[in-house]
Amino acid sequence: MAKVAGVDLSTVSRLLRDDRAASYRPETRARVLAAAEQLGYRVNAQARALRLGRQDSIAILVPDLDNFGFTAVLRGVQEACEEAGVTLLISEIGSSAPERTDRLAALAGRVDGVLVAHAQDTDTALQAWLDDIRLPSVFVQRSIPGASVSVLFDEENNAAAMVDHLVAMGHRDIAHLSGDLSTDTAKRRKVGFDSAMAAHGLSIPRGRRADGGWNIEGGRAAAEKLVAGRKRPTALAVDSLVQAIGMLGALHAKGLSIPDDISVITIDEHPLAAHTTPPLTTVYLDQRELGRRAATALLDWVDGTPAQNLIVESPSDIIDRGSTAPPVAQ
Amino acid sequence: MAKVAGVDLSTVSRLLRDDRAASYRPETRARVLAAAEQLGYRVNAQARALRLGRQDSIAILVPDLDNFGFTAVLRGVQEACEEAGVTLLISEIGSSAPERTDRLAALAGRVDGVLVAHAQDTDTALQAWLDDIRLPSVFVQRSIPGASVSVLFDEENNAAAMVDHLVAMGHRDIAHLSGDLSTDTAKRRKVGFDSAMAAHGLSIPRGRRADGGWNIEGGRAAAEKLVAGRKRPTALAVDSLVQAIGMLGALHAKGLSIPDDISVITIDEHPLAAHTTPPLTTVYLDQRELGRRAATALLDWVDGTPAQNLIVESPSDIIDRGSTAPPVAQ
DNA sequence: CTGTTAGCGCCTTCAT
DNA sequence: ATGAAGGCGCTAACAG
Repeated sequence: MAKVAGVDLSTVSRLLRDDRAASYRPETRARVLAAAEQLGYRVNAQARALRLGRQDSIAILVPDLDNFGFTAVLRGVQEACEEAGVTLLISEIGSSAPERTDRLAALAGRVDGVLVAHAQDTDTALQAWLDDIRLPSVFVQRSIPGASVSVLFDEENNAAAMVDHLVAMGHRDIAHLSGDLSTDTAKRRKVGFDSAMAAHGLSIPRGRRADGGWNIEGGRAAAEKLVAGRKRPTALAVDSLVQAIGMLGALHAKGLSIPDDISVITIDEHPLAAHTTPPLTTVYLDQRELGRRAATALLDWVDGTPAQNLIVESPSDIIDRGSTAPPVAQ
Repeated sequence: MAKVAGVDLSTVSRLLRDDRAASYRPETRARVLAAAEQLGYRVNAQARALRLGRQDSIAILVPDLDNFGFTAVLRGVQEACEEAGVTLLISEIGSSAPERTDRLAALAGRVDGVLVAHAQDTDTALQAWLDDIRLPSVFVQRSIPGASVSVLFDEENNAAAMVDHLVAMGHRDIAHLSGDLSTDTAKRRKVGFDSAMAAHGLSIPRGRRADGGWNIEGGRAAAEKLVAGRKRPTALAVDSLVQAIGMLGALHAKGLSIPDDISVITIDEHPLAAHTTPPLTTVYLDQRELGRRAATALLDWVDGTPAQNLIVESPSDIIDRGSTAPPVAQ
């Protein structure tokens, strides 16, 4: 490359990087540019990273790609990275421990920091690994004990918004189909649900809560449990859209019509919510903004500014698509 | 590291890489291992890549992460990479041209090859870029003119399977809700649909096909169009699950009941198909295997064996979940 | 069995 | 305005 242009390689390096402190003879510039064009030259990212000690890239660990509850966060992260000129690598976190460790190790050398979008409290291996690599890491919409930094929603608020909406419609017997209670997100929503119920003077009898594990099948099984008794709740608050899909399957299979027989509300995580049968009334969540903020926090950290824990304000507005209605006597 | 262990760095390198051709004094091995443990040492992937001229990593370009029609392929790719000890980087391909070019350029330096899981025929920029970087690239379940290598299903077969099933049930007036007809996948399915209809002696009157663009909204709009006329088709064959979601929304909004008023069948792309209302009868697709094969082909190519175009056999079995029934007179 | 050496491609002083 | 030289961390000959 340098040879073709007939200049020193350091000149090429400076020129191509558009080094502001330097200036060049028009002829030199032209020669270098022409040579680069002709050779289809592009800098070697590895060599650059080695020299600079910086990758200009971050990774985000996601639970599994089947799970579409997370895509809006990814969009926000992607945008923030784009704007910062940083490459985003998305990686499934993997379920088995050894598989996970290997994958993480391979990733660690390729990025300047990592966003974690999934973790159970019990996931000590992940925590250990993060401690070990000493790479900046930020947890997104989920956290674990001892987590470095996390960027979260006010999940208590979000759960409370479901309760408030249902109570305003006249419901008093409300069941909670929660997310995986070994995750802090679900725990915080549980607290929010309970407090909101209490604030309305309502109790939560036994059998009115089931853990739906953040996935379709879990949502289905939990819903079946919740409506199995003689006296059904008049409404269901579901922690995530993915689980709500399973819930819908269960209710339809049981011949229940929504919202006539039972009202349902969930948290908004995907455009899909507008296209289920029936479309779902949801609590709006600005996941995209959450993703942006988390990515920005991580990127700042990489640049030297330590990140802070952050709660992203989200309006908790209700998007009413008609899956809730006042209760009818059974 | 080498200093702490009191040995030469080349010894460390060999030993840690578990070089089979070499053997070591027990004491040396112990010292190196201890030092590595103590220091939390891990090899610098960049330096390694620079030295070896190999990244041990490939990328897959996906359309957008909202789209869950593709996750099973990813799973297969991920598995194959895992087995080969290669890191998989997933990246959204990006919609705007400049954004896309930048992202691709950044990616190019970090991988040994790239899998492409989305492309429209009109996407000449992508093609140009692929030609430009001279990196092994394999198209997955989709191809474009001039594509290097592609790993595909027999899509004509898949579309024909939908027709055959519907005709076997007694349908003769079948509409085709196709995928984005600027993609070769949709084109091939269209051919398969038409041939199968012809083979059954059936024609496809005007108004019995609509392009649903591979997304929910497109599926919805296309379905509305297809059932708008005075005389509805008795069955709908839908090219993808994502579109089928939109289709369900449209049919329900129109008050049509499935399969009583109209039968629907689609191609199986996600566990979601079992949980829609009603659950969808589908043509089984082994996307996971497709992903494995594509990844394997790419990895072989990276290792020097040029890849070949490949059609992955898929049984085209029908998974009957009850969304089709014999037609009733309107 | 282990040390020495060269060089992967790049960026950054330091000269000129 | 541009060239010269060192070194980022690693691996692969080649010595010994």
